[in-house]
Amino acid sequence: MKSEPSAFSIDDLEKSENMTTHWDGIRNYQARNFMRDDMKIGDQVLFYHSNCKEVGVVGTMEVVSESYPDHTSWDEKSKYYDPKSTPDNPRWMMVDVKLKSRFNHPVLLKKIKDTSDLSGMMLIRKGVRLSIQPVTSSEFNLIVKMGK
DNA sequence: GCCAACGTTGGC
DNA sequence: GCCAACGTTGGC
Repeated sequence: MKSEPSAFSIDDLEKSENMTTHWDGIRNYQARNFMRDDMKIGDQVLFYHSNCKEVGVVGTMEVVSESYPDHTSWDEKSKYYDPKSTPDNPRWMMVDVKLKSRFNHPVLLKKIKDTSDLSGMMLIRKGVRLSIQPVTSSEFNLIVKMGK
């Protein structure tokens, strides 16, 4: 799961109540579908910092809820407001995630690109800018190892 | 249903 | 801040 640290960083997550947050603001159908259809309680997640000085994976999280409607979508004051989404007919979904670990050092995008065992990751496929992407368990485990 | 125009993402 | 590569919108 990607986030711009200027908007929400792993520091922010650590400071959140119970080190848990609801992952709101996803406004891309494919990303939403991954949360809605594929993410299950207990799933392990990589936390990725995008669009910043040190781009890369900075820690891990765990999914702690099923998906449910993203209420910011019908909050007119939210920057994620979408007039086409209503409580009766929600268009956007989110899950809750809890911080599990912080890496000693970020696994930088550059390093990921240089690691042949990670060459299949969607993250580095040309043109892919999905903020939520599936990761295989071997990719997950290797990145965790690289972050230690 | 096409596609131009526009808005967004995200690495650099 | 630039800009390529996307996704979405909306007129027709």
